[in-house]
Amino acid sequence: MSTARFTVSPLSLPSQSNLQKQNQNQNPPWIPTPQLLCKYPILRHLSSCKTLKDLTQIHAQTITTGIFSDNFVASRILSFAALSPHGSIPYARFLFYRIRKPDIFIANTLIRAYAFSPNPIDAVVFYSEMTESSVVFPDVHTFPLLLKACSEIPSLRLGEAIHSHVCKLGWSSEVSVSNFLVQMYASCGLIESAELVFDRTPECDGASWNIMIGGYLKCGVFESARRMFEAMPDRDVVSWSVMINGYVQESRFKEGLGLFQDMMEEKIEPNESVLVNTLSACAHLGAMEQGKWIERYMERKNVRLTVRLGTALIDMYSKCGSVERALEVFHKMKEKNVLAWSAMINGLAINGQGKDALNLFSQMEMQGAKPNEVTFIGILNACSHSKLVDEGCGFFHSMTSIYGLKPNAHHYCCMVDLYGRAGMLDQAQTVIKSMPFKPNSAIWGALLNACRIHGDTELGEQVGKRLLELEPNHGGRYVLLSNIYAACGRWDRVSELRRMMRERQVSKTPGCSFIDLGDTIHEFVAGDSSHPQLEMIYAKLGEMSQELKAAGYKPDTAQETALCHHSEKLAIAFGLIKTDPGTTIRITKNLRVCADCHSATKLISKIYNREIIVRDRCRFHHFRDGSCSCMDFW
DNA sequence: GTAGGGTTAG
Repeated sequence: MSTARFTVSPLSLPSQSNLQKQNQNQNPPWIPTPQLLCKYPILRHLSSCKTLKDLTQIHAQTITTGIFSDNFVASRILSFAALSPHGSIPYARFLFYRIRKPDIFIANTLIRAYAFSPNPIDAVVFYSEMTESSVVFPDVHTFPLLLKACSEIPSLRLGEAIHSHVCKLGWSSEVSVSNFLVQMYASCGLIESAELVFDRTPECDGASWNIMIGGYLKCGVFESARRMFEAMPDRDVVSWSVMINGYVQESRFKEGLGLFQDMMEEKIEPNESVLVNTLSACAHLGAMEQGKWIERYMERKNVRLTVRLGTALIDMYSKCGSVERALEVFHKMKEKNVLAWSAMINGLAINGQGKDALNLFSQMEMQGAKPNEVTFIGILNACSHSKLVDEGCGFFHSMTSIYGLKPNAHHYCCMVDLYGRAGMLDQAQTVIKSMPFKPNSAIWGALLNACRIHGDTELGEQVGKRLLELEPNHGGRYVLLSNIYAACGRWDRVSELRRMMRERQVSKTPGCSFIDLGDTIHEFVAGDSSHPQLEMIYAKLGEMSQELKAAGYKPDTAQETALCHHSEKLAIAFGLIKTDPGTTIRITKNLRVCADCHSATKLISKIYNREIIVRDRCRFHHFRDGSCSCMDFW
C-alpha cells in the first residue's frame, strides 16, 4: 500500500484551515506531469482545453505524430474526455476502443467516469465487457469504483456479484476495497452485512470508521453511529461532517445542530459541507440566530462565499422569514447558478412576495441563466400563494413549449394548489384528470386543502375518503377531513373519524412550535407540561386570553380540542415574556396554523404591538398590527 | 512518469 498519505506535505500543515485547503486549486487529473509535458509538449494544450472540439484537435495531432500509441499520452486524452465537464463519456469510450493495448489504468479512468455519471450501472456493464473479452485485468483500484457504482444505483445483486469477484481475486482484505464493500452494503440497507465486512477488515483506517458511521446513519441506526463516533480513535473533520450531515439528511435537525455546537466547542474547523448542512438544519428549524451566527463565523474566518454556501444562506434566511437578509446574501454572491436563483425565487414565493419572485425570474432570464424544474416549482408556488392564476398557467405551459422541461408530480401539485386556493375547484380537478400519471397523495392533499379553504364539504368528503384509502396511517389526513366536517357542524362524522383513528391506531403528528432565543431553541407541543418555566407561561396565556376577550375575540369552535393550548400560543406567550417589547417574535411550527390560532395571533400582534412571524408547514405568516401577510389565505 | 477512499444545495 502506498505510504504517500502519511507524509506531511505543506497542504496538511495544521496552520492551514480546512476551508482554505478546499479553496486551493489542485490540477485536474488529465493535466500531464512535468516529465510527460517535457517529452510531449503538445499535451500542454490540455490545460487550456475548453471544448470537446479542442480535444479532438489535440487527439488528431497525437495520431498524426504517432504519439497516441504511448499509453501515457492516450490516458491523458481519455481522462479529459471522461472526467472534464467539457468532455464526453461516449467519446472517452470511443477512444478506449482505439487504444491498441489499453492498460488497467485507462480502463479504471473510464469506469470512474461511469461510476460518477447519471447511469452508474454503465461502470459495471463496461467492467463485464472488459473482463469477458480479457482486454485488461482488474486491479485493486477497479473494485472501489465498481462498488461505488453499486452503492449509487443502488443494486445489492450487482454489489454481491462484485463482492464475489473481489473474493475470487483475493482483494477482500485490502482496506480500500473493504471500505467500499461496507459502503455498498449500507447503501443497500444491509447494515448487518456492512458490519460483518467492517469487523473482518484486518486493518481499518480512518475512512473505515467514517464509512461505517455513515452507513449506520443511512440505515437509521443512530445509537450505533453515535456510540462508534464517541469511541473512534481519532475523529477528524470528515468524521464530524459524516455525523452532522447524516443527522440532517435523516431530518434529525436538532441533533445535527447540537453536534455542530459540540464541534465548535472542540475547536474543529468546519468544512463547506458541514456549514451547508448545518445551515440546512437551521432552515428546517427556523433557527435564524444560529444561522446568523454561522454567517458571522464565515465572515470572521474569511470563508469564501461559494455558490453552495450562498444558496444555503439564502434558503436559511428565507425559511426563517427574513427575505431582506436572503436578498442581501443573493446580491453579495459573485457567482450564481440556477440553484441560487431558484432558492431566491422560492424564498420570495414562500414569504408571499409573488410579484417580486416573478420579477426575479425575468432578471434571471435576462442574465442568461437557464431555469430548470426546481425553478418552476418556486415560480408556481409564487403564483399560487399570491393568487396569480393566469400567470401561473402561462408559466406552466411555457415549461414545455419554451423551456423543453417536463412537468413532474410536484408541478402538477402546484397547479392543483394554484386553482384550488383560488377557489377554481373544477379546474383543479381537470388538471388531475389531464395528468399523464396517477395522482399521488400530495395532489389529492392539495385538492383537499382547497376544499377546506372554500368550504366544499361534498368534494372534500370524496377526496378525503380517497386519501384515507391511499394513506390509512397518515394522521394529518384524518385531521384535515375532520376539520372540514367540524366546519359545517357534522359532529357525528368528526367522532366517527376519531373512532377510525383509534381503531387503526393512527396517531396525529403532535403539533409543535419552536422559538429561537439565540442561545437555545425552545420547543413546545400542544398542552405542553414539560417546560421548566411552565407556570409563568400559563400565567401569560391567562393574561393573553383576557386581553383577547376584551378586544372582542371569540374562540373558533369549528376546530377541535385544546385550542387555547396549541403549541404556537405557548410559544408566543413565551416569546412575549422573554423578548424585549417591540421586537419581532419568530415561531416555526411543524403543521399548518389553525384558523383559531391565526385570528388570535392577528389580534395579539395588535394588542402587544409586536410583529409575529410564524412559519408553518407550507408558508410564512407575517402578523403585524392586527393583520397577516397571507391575507387570510393559506 | 499517471489514480484513491469518508461529505456538498429545493
